[in-house]
Amino acid sequence: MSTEMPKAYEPQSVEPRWYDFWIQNHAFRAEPDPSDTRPVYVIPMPPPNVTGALHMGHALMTTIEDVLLRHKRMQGYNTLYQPGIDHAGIATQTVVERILRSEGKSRHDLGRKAFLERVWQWKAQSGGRITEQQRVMGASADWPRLKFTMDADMSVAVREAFVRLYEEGLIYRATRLINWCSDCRTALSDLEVENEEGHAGELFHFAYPIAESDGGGEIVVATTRVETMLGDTAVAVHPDDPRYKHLHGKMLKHPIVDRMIPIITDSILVDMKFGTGAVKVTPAHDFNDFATGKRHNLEEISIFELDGRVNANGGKFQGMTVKEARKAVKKELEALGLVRGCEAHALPLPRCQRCETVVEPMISTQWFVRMKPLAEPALAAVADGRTVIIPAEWKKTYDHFLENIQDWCISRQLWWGHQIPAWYCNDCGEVTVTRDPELKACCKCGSANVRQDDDVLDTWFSSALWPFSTLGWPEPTDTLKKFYPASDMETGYDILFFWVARMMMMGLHFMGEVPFRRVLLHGLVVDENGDKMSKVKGNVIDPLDLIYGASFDDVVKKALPGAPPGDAHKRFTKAYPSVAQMGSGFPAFGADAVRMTLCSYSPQAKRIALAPKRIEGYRNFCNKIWNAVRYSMTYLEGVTVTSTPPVATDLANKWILSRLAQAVEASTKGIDEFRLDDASGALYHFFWDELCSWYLELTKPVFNGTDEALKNETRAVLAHVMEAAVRALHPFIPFITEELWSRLPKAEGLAATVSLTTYPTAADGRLDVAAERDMQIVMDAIVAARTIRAEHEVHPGAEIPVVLRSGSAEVRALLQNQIVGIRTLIKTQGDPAVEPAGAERPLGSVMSVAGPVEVLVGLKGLVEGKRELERVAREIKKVDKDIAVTEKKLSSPNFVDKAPPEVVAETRVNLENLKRKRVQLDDALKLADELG
RNA sequence: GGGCGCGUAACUCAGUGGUAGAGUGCCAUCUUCACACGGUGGAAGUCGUGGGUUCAAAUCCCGCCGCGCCCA
Repeated sequence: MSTEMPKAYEPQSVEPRWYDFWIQNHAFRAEPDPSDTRPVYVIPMPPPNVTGALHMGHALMTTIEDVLLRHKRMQGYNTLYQPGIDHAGIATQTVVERILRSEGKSRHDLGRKAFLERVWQWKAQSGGRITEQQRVMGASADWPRLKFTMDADMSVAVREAFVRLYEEGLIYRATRLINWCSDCRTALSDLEVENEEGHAGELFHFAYPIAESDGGGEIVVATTRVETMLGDTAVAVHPDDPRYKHLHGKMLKHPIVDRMIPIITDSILVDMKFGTGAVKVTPAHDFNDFATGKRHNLEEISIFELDGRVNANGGKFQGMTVKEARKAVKKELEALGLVRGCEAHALPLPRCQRCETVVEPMISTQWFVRMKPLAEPALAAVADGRTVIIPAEWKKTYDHFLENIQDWCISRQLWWGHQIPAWYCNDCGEVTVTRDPELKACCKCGSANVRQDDDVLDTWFSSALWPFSTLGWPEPTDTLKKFYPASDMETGYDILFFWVARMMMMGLHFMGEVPFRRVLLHGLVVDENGDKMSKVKGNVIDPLDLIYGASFDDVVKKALPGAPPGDAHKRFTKAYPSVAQMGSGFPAFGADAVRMTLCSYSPQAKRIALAPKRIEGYRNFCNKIWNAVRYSMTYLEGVTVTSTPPVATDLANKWILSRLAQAVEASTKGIDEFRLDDASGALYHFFWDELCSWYLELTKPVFNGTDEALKNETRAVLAHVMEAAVRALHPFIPFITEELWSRLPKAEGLAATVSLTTYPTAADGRLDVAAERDMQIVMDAIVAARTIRAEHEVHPGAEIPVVLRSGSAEVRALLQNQIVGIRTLIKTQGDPAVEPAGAERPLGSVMSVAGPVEVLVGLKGLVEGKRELERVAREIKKVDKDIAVTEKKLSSPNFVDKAPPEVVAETRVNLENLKRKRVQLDDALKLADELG
């Protein structure tokens, strides 16, 4: 490895080098050996979809989880980051079917067996590429443990879970109204249906003729779905509605199909104020109507085929799509003279989460999981704190979901997935549910003439078992014993129901213990305007483009495929106003910069509005670290570093060690509390604003000076602090820190990689309150002098005469002691004189007040007095305002009597300081006058 | 209809009772021997709005306006 460090940090020449190094050093390996006594820390990775490519959501998840893992690993935990891939039933089947279609074939042409072979073949070629991309992000997963939810051992777990739940009566088969996607041709669970709010529909009014035998006449109903009237089996009115009291129990003649239907009264279904107050009831195609039908023993007449077209029950409308049927039925009613009006009406439209097809409620025989008995323990586990949800506000949502949970429809009419382990006997009709992947004989009559249920299980069924199926369950393996339950489950809040709640239920049921101690939920990555990233909006950013760099031409080509480049550009810059300042493309920011950026957002924000400009800021931070080490290295030749901080006598050295202690404590606290923004922010601030801006600047006069003892002490402290800071940053930015750590001097006998060394603690620094206070005085004095320089536009190279005054002998001693640093950082003409307060001020200087120090800067001849008068006047205005506010507060008896004494005392001290400053500012005003 | 949340500097966001913070952007200035992916300094906010509680409210409570999400 070259020891030369380029002037600017180049992530592309550093990052690719380290991943293999970590793998070679087995840095990410979890140890299942029972004799290993280390505490355990486990995060099961939410398995990405096998069809997917890395998007910002994955980048966020991978980053957060990896920071948590690396931190705990460095703290000495036996860590397991369990990686995986999800088989994504519908999505994957759709992808492969699309390929077949391009070959002019359908899955039915191939048959089930050949089709599944084809899916596996596709998976081997192009599935799961995302794990490679997660490595680019730095994910420290134990890759040899990678699980795919369709792996053979996962199937064993799925069958075991299914059979047990069936035997316990928690899985059953029933004919129910379910959500049907006619495009995917499968049943869906409630969660897979997304309601489009406020869809512009219409409320259509038409009349049902009353049977002649019941007196004739008509009753007008209002509906948003006219076509379903073909399946109507009643009309309902509210029992208390005076308009319809005389019609209770009367029969209606269905105007299109040959059927008599009753008028029923139902106070649950009917809202008197809505529409006409009379509601058509279609039990086979509406959930509310279905329930009504059950209450009144109504016939359920299904009018649709599984492909969404009208069936034979629809008479002459048979074969029409929903849309066609709606039009035709309206026309027919028109012809019959039964139309009674139509008004615009916004309604929610249920759509398939996958393909956005409008979902149709259909009567169908499916497998269900009885959820209530499973939900109760899951509720209790969070209620009593066995599992903690962070941020805590999600607990309510979790509770609400589980308290109102419906049975879970788990069968899917797909080929790709875990086939339901239920067999039907063709001879006696018995259902056999078995762990045996190949049932030989019916459990009742022994016939070999059996066939397996065609359907597969909801993908989320296998995902629900993830925290233990990946560890060997149902076998009681060492791995399972060691790594269950997991420590943290970290994922997006959008799958709290889909996944987290179901894992809680299954984990408690099968393992008798919660699947994880904490649930950490992060927000959704959205564009700068807060809009969800989508191909339709053209605002998708590929994390790899941020890492490797990409021209905007290429970026927008991906964001809005197939669109004219101009349009795509326009949309993209609208979504990300900050890219207007970024030239012609993203530079290679590197994975570290992307990670650090993602960590800088508060996890409790529901939306993480990604601003590319912000990534640039963290790329710059990486460059800053790089150069800070580059600078330090020139002074660190031959320095011996030990695990304990060196003894420091010099103020700056004591100060930086104290700041280090605080920074690493803040970092650890932030990570532990899932506040990575606080943690990363504390280190960012420490490294840039304290270590670089002050400490490194203060080392310059030392290293250029002649005090060898001080040089040695400073070298030792610099080496120590740099090394510790790099370690502290490693979980956030693993690549650059590994590179720099490999170059820095460090203690003997450490692991080869920083990822296996210890995370710094407060003991790596040394808390020193006095040093912090003293340093603050020095820094304030320096800033005051610099402000004067800058305000008067004194050339940065010019040396100016400065006098420092203080009424405190202690402060004077401090200033005298730090005079070299002060001289260098202010750039004074010789050493500033340190004098007691009250002496006569030299003619032609200006004064600034910095706490206990008066800073006098000789500017005669360099500036105009007018300018200084303005500056001082501004300060006076500010101080006067503060004094007024403070005095008013203190003059209020309410405040003095009722506020806590320490607050009152503090306010009094504050006022005294302000008044003293005011007097000094008057002096400053006089001095400014002398400048002429 | 029910629930959750948001509205703080030009932008993106922190900040749960004691006279407002960060990053980016902006202004001025400087290529000073780690870094112009930089240094130094500066300007910038009636904390959506109207009430209430409190000695004290961005912060707690209520109403209103605007926005988002989830559930039905």
